[in-house]
Amino acid sequence: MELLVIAGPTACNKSQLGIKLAKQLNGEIVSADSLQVYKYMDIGTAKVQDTCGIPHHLVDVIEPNCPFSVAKYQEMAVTAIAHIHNRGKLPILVGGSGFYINALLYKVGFNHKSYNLQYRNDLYALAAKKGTTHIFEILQKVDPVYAQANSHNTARLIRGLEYYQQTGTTISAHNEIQKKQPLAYNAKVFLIDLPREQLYENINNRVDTMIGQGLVKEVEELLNMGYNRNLTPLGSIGYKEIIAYINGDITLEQAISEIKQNTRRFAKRQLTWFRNKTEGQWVQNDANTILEKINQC
RNA sequence: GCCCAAGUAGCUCAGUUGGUACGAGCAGAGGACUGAAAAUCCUCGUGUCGGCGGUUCAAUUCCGUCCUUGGGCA
Repeated sequence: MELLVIAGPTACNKSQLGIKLAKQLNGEIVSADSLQVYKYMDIGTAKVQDTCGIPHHLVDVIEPNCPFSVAKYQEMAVTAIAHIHNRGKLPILVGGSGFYINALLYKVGFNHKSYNLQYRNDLYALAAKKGTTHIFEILQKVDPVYAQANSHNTARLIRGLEYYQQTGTTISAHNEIQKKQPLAYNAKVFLIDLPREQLYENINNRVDTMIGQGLVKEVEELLNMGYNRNLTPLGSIGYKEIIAYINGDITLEQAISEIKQNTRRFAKRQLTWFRNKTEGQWVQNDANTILEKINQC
């Protein structure tokens, strides 16, 4: 086994499990979390406070205003894993960002030519002016498959156009190929499952804890540093609602209940992803069960 | 105790001038996703129309009664 993967929805206590396993297996943690990569965003992203001496990689690696992407994550994670191997230790990938996990596990190919932030932003401006339908019609002419599948999804339509403009080929064709990639590592993948009711209770409690730990203050500090709501990370769950509260748009109570609800919905989307896109064994959050299953194979 | 109003989908409520609800919003569920993913987008609503009687060919809709809830008078 070259890689152990612990994936699951938010608030299923993956982080603690990862640390336990790392201690048992002489491992180091590689985070698979699209927001814990950002500095200064600690409470709202539920970073582990006490790492118990276990190295954690890909946490706190970039500034909140730095553009990030799956492709960058993939590169950094591949490197981190190689370094851990060199140290003779086991990399343990822990996180809930399904897209990131799959990009790494299946070594999804990202065509670097296909990326053009400037062009993308131009298209967003165009969409704002002429509407999503307009973008749809343009893409329909070059990549009808992708256009149809995402007819109301502005972000995807734009990405489809960006891809075509940059490479001269369609993103739908590219995706077909990338979907069929084999596992890139000799990995054991465990997906954490827990009853929906329990999951939702964990989420609700965790949000209350975050507030108690000073989430509002954390957001205020980010704003004071000059970061704003338009940055991707500050538009994420927990941050956007608190910003709305700070701006006086909603009460703190409303913000809290919206964070809870948005997090519950997010967890549901994560489960959908893992269920349908990530191959692995579903297990309860229990280190011993996982250790047994590892030894069985 | 009396008077008034309300009891319809998990919640808040539409609606049927009597012919077995085009129900809506919210909540919730399922799905998509391949360089912004904690983002972005798609799909999904039959429920003893409070209980029991009566009138009627037919009642959730009319009448009676009972129960529950809210408000008012004593």
